[in-house]
Amino acid sequence: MIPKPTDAELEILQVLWKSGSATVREVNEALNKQQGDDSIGYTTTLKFMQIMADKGLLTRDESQRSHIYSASVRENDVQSAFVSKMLNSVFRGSAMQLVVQALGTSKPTNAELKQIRALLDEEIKNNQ
Amino acid sequence: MIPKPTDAELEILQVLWKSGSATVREVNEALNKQQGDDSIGYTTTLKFMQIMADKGLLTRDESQRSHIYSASVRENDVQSAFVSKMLNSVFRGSAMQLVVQALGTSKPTNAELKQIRALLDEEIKNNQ
DNA sequence: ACAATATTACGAAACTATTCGTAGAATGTT
DNA sequence: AACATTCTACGAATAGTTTCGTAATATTGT
Repeated sequence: MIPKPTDAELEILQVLWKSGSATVREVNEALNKQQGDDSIGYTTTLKFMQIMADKGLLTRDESQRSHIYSASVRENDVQSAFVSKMLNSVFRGSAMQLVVQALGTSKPTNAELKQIRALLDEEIKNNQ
Repeated sequence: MIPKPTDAELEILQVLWKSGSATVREVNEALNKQQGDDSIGYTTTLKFMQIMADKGLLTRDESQRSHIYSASVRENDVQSAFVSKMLNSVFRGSAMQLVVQALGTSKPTNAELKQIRALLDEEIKNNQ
């Protein structure tokens, strides 16, 4: 069972999903680059990554002094877990309502909308 | 600004969105009806609803001894807030990815899929 | 009127999430 | 070798979430 990542953990996972693997320092710098307002201390990032390794969210290679971390959960699985939780807790299980909100909240371009429609058409075809 | 409800608060909001308004006892019984395994104490529910009233998530009518509560935030607004947060924290801003996951996680019926497609078509038309 | 019951208010315990300081070990510099 | 820097490990402070016990007050039943 995948432990549900917290907000801070998600930010670290984002970095590692993008880069594949990284040291604590690299992750810390990536986090501070995007959010320049209040910077995150090095040991804060370290602590999180240690906790996440304990939880099984990350694995690490300790053969070098600077441990090298990588995500041990797939982005897709985490996304799926969050979606199903939110479906129950916020949308009463209605995927349609979730889709409506997703389309309303972020204004997708026509190209994206058509991409989604193509996906729907395929889904409908497969269902028949 | 809407304070983001916690998990426990969301469950209470669900009940009130459905019923319109209710007493603490009614909400507590509704919560315990759906989740029969480990029941929630009456004072637990009471405490939450008091906190939520303080935060501005609920309003209450105190003219009777049993106070009558109702939601002071709209379901739609809360859904929208959760979607935009999740878009950033889990989907890197890609609404399309969120839609894909939503369709993959819950298996919608063909009727629902067609409903979504109709919605898309309208959206596309309006965008042009 | 008295006892039983229901309701609110208050406070606090237990747990989780977030943040960082300090110590000690390993590595690099002069 | 001595010093400075970098890294991990550990512990702890703070804040937020969840849960309930107890006390005080109001209502109901006998």
